[in-house]
Amino acid sequence: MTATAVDPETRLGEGDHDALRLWLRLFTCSTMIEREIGAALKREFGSSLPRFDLLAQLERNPDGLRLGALSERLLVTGGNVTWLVNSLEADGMVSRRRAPEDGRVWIVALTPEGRRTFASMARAHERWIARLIGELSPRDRSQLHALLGHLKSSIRHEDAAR
Amino acid sequence: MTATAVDPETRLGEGDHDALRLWLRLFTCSTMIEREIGAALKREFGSSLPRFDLLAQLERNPDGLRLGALSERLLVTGGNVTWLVNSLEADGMVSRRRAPEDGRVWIVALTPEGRRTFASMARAHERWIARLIGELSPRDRSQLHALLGHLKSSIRHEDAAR
DNA sequence: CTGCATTACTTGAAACTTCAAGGACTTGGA
DNA sequence: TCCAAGTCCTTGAAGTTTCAAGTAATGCAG
Repeated sequence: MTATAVDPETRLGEGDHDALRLWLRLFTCSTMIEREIGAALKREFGSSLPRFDLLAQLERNPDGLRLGALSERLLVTGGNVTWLVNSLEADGMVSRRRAPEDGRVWIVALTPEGRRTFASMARAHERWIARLIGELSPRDRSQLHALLGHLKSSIRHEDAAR
Repeated sequence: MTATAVDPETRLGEGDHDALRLWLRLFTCSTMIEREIGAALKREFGSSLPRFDLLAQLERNPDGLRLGALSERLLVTGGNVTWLVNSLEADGMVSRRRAPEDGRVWIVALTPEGRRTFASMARAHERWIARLIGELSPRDRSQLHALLGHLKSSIRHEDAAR
């Protein structure tokens, strides 16, 4: 198990630029939470964060999604989505059907069991996160949320400008 | 390649708690940057973010670090560190030596070539990040940095209280 | 000292991910 | 109609990461 006695945000030195320090801190926070949630998801549900994310997408889209749409939203490659969906399908969490209008595409949707399982995971997930973020004041939370919104749109624009 | 036309932060629905939405946004931002930087690092240097992070640790610690310390700081398992170090050693970036005071531990340090390579990667890294974060005002940046500091300490405390 | 619990690292298998190439289907223009 | 190009997904190989079990060295209780 990875101990946490040392602050992992020691990836670069003092003299570095603000932008870099900001990114490092962001990365550290994200990784720390990912590891906690991932471990909890595995411990309590035998699942994982990528699987949870995929189910969450489908929960939001009751009519199902095509694999390509999942790939976009989850920020992973198409091959990975195929693999994840196969695995979730084998577990009875999701089902595939052909799109009537286009013979190339598959539509994936939650099964009733998938919906039940996801609901239970989502409740637990929410508890875990609330605990991890617990010390942040509501004001800090909403500020952070807003600022990350700015950051996201900055990244998005830069992305498109490539 | 993963397209970006759709906002990936569509992982859960409207009714969810603030904490969850905050986490999702954080995760999305972090993943987007990770993918950009990882792709650039691979394209320009044939390297990767985990390798870069490991080198960065060593740059900050000229006397070298034990594998366990790297595992703590990088937030990855010991097995992974062994693997990364083997790979970087094969590339001539780092070198191992036994700790004189304890026959179980290895000390890893940058080679001169590793130091040179890292310096070049760090400069590029900084440019890329500056570009991605470019639209954020200095004020937003420093606020974000501070708030992420709060978040980090919240996670850390909760972690210890486990 | 001796033995046992602990610590540091490694290893092999399995989980997960990307990448590049390939197959099926659709679309649009000749 | 037919073909060429493009889109959607799958596949196989290679890369990366975790996990659990294993090896070697340490240190402490007896």
